Amino acid sequence: MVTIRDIARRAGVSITTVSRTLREPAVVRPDKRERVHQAIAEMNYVPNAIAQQLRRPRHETVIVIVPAIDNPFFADIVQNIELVAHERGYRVLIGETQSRQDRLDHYADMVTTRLADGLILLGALLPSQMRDARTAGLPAPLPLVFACERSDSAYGPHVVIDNHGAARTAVAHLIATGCRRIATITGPLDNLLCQDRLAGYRAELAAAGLPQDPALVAEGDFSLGSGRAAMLRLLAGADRPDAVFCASDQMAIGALQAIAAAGLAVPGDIAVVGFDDLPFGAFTVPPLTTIRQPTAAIGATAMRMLDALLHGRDLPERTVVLPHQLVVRASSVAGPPLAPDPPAQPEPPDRQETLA
Amino acid sequence: MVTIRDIARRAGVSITTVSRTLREPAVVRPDKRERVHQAIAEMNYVPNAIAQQLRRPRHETVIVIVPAIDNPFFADIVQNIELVAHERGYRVLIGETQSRQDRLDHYADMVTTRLADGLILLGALLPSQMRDARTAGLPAPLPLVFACERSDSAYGPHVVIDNHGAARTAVAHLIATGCRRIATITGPLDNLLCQDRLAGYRAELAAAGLPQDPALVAEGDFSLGSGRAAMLRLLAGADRPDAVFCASDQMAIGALQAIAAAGLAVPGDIAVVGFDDLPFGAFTVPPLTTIRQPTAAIGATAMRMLDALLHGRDLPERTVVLPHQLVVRASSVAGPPLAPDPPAQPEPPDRQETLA
DNA sequence: ATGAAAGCGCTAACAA
DNA sequence: TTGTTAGCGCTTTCAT
Repeated sequence: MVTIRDIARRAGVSITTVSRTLREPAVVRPDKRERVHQAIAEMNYVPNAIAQQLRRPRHETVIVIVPAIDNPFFADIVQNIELVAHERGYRVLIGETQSRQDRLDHYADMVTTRLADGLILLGALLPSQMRDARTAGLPAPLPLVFACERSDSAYGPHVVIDNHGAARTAVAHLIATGCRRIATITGPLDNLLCQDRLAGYRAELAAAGLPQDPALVAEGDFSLGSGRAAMLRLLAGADRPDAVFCASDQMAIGALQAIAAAGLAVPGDIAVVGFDDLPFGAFTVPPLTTIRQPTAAIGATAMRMLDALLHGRDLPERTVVLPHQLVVRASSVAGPPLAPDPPAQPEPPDRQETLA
Repeated sequence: MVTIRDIARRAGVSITTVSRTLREPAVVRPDKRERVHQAIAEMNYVPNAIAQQLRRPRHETVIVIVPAIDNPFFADIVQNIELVAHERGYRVLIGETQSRQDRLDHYADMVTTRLADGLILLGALLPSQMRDARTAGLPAPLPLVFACERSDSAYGPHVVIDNHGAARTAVAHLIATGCRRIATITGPLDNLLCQDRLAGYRAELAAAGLPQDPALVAEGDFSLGSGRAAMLRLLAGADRPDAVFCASDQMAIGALQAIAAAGLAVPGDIAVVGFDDLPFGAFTVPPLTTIRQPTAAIGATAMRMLDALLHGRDLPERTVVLPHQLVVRASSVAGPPLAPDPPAQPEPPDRQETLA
């Protein structure tokens, strides 16, 4: 391995000059600088980043944790995290956990052991060390921010949407189109966010004076297959629903297929509303009405928050709530959807400033 | 920051003993070991991985490069890379490039600068340093393996499928079901893999004695939207196709929607075959006939190859070709698809042994 | 079984 | 502007 010392020898300068040539070239006399560059080229020298890091306080590296890389909902968030991260000189690495504690802990350890600076969690699973520290009453042992999953906010800043409100919006829309027997396919109910959506569904039914029927609630796990299975269960009931609100687009797509397989029409027999606004949702037959999550803003805001955290600018356990949006397509209203999808909402400008 | 020295002082031992307690506990006398552990716990000591790495030859870390994290095709490959990687003690980090050279180079630099050990490329883009080295006639400057995208095999080992043959399989299936005017929606044609699939399509038409019509070839970019747009173009032609072979499931899903929007039936008016076997493909209406790529085997094999490479076991520029599989669903044959999807094919056992 | 000491490759005072 | 030197936190001989 060729080291800085080899270059120094070859160029006939000190190792300091080599180091400076790489770091503050302006300070080095052009002829020496030239010789150093030449030696580097000739010997094919690449500085050892590990050794560099040993002397640096930070790495400008963040890790984004996704529970499952095959869930397309996270993709756009990640891409927007990257946008802001690169803008600010961070490198971003993605880690997939499959919702397993050991995997998450492994990535979290990279931060504690100084291989990376901070974490953005797209998922509610908490690093063990974080949990341990909090139960011991200690301060947060690592900088992290939660994006789009709720958890105890004592653990770190959150950026979320109003899941309760969004569910109400979706159900209100179904009621407005004339549906009266509205079912819901929930996500895993040990998940706070799913509980919120279910509660919103119930609240809106209650507000509209519609009866609650436990037979109209089916639990899924966010996946395509679980959506289909849940819909099949709902269809098997004695009194068929005339609409279904799904807590994810993936489950809604599964439901769409189950309904088609039963020979029923969407939205004629059953209207369907999803949640997330996945790209695929615009391409189902019929296209899917859904709640659009502000993925771009979620990602950008989360990264800004982490940046602030890493610079010691304290975000006092702050929770940012971003606006959602109902996107109406043909799965909930009859007739061809003539208007194109609404544009994504611009980010609230005040956030931009606060966290710039 | 608490260092190994602090622990040594607190425990009344040398730093060597602390280090050994962590690395080879068996060699340390139990009482001292105990004192060290206690000091560690009391002072909340976490070894600095950067400093550790400085003295270690390897990191047991690999980076998987995906062109776009929102392309679900890569998800299963990545998950299987992780499976084998963890089994063998590697940590895996994912980097997204958006097909941009600078981003790829950034991740590749992590290997040259010794922050990671090797790269698995899910995409054909080549690290600049690799290209430079090869044009200069130098050996590969970093350990990498290509998974599922073809490129000049001089750059490193490949694991691929027979794209030409797979396209022929797909088209042969359409011909067998009675289609005669078969269109194709290709991926970006600067991509070798897409050229292979197009060539396979042409070869099979030729073999069947069917005429080639340039009006039946439309180029897309793998995305949902490009599939819809391409299908619209094909439908606008004077003589409508009775089938379309799409070079990705995403484009096939787009095509499905365009066909439905035109008021045509699948497969009655137009049969559709995709490529990849995305989970979503089983959930379209009708479910999508497709070519299943052996994603599990691709991921596992790629990781095994990289592992071999990192252990200096030379894979002499080797190319592994894995088998694909036609999955017939209702988008290409009338009548309900009664049989469930075929199980994924087991990996060819010889590979397992060769690379174990 | 233990510890002293010599680095790993680099950066950053400090001196010149 | 340049070079000398003292570490960064850790692992690993080599004595003891």
